Amino acid sequence: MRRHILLYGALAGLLITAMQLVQYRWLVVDHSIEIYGALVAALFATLGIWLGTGLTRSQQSKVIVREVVAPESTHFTRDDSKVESLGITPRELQSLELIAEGLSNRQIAERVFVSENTVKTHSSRVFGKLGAQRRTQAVQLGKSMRLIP
Amino acid sequence: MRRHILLYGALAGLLITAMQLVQYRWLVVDHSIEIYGALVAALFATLGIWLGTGLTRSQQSKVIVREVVAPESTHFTRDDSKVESLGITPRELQSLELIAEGLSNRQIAERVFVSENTVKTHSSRVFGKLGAQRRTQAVQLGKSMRLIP
DNA sequence: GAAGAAATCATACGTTCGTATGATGTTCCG
DNA sequence: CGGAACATCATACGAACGTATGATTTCTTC
Repeated sequence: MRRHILLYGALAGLLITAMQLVQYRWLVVDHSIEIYGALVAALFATLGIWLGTGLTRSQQSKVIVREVVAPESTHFTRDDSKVESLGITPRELQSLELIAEGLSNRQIAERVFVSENTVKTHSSRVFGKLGAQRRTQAVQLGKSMRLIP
Repeated sequence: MRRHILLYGALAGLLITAMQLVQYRWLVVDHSIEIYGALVAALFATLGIWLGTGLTRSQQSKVIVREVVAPESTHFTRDDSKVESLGITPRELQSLELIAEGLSNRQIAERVFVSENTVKTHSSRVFGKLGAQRRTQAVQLGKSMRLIP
C-alpha cells in the first residue's frame, strides 16, 4: 500500500514536469487545452484502474488465507469391512482405541474393569492381526486402515 | 461492463463541457493550467480507481469460489510457536515424529545414524516437555498440539 | 574466551510391553 | 449336545522402554 502511494506520487511529479515542457511546445496549437486535458485524463484513468486493481488484490489474498485456514473437521467413519476381514473382535478394537489414546495396559485394565493380563492378551491379538510388533506401530496401522480415529 | 463504459463516456462528456465553461472564467488566473490539470487528474484518478475496483469485483468472486473448492487435502502445518514455547529441539521433534510412525528406538537409531542411547535421551526429553510417560501418550499429545502430522 | 544450548553416547536400574501357553467361562449356532 | 468364537485370567520370560546421571563435543552468543 505504501509502495502504491510512493509510486503514485513519483508518477504525478514526473507527469507534471513533462506537462510543463510539453505545454510550451503545444501552446501554439489550437485546442491544446483539450488535448492536454485528454492526455491527463487518459493517464490518470489508467493509473487509477491499475491502482484500483492493486488495491483489491490484497483484499483478495486475505480472503484466500481465510479460506485455507478452515479445513479441519473430518468425521471419522470406521471401515467395518476391514475390521471384519481381519477378524478383529470388539474387545480387541476397544483395546486398540485406548492404546491410541496413550493409555498404558494398566490404565486400560482399570478403565474396562478387567485384569492387565486380559488387556495384554487382547492387544497381543490385535497386533498379530495388524502385523504390528509395537503398540505405536499398531496405532499407526490402525489409523491408516481407518479402524480407529 | 458495458454500463461502465457508457457511464464513463457520459461523465467524460459532462466534464469536458464543464471544463469548457470553467476555462473561460479561470483563464485570467495565473497557473490555471496547473489547477485545471490537477482537477482533471484527481477526478479521473478517482474514476479510474472506482472503475478498477468494479472491474475486478467479478474476477474476485471467481477467485474466491475457486479457493473454496480446494480445502480437502489437509496440509499439515506445524505449530512452531508451540514447539518453541515448549523448548523442543529439532532432534527431539524428529524423534517424536519417528516414534509416531511406529518405529522402535533401535529402528530410529539406525534411521538417523546415532546410538539407541541417544534416541532414548531425545525421547525422554520430549516426553518430559510434553508431560508424557509413554511414547503412545507422547504421540497423542504431539498430534493434538499440532507438533506432528 | 566464558556461558549456554544442543547433540552425542554410556552405564545402570526399574518398569512396561509383548508373547507363549494353558485354563476357565459364556454364548451362539448347527 | 458339542464345537466355535469370544472373553477372561494366570504365570513366566525376554525384549523394549523410560529415567537418572554424567561426560564430551560442537556452536553460538555475549
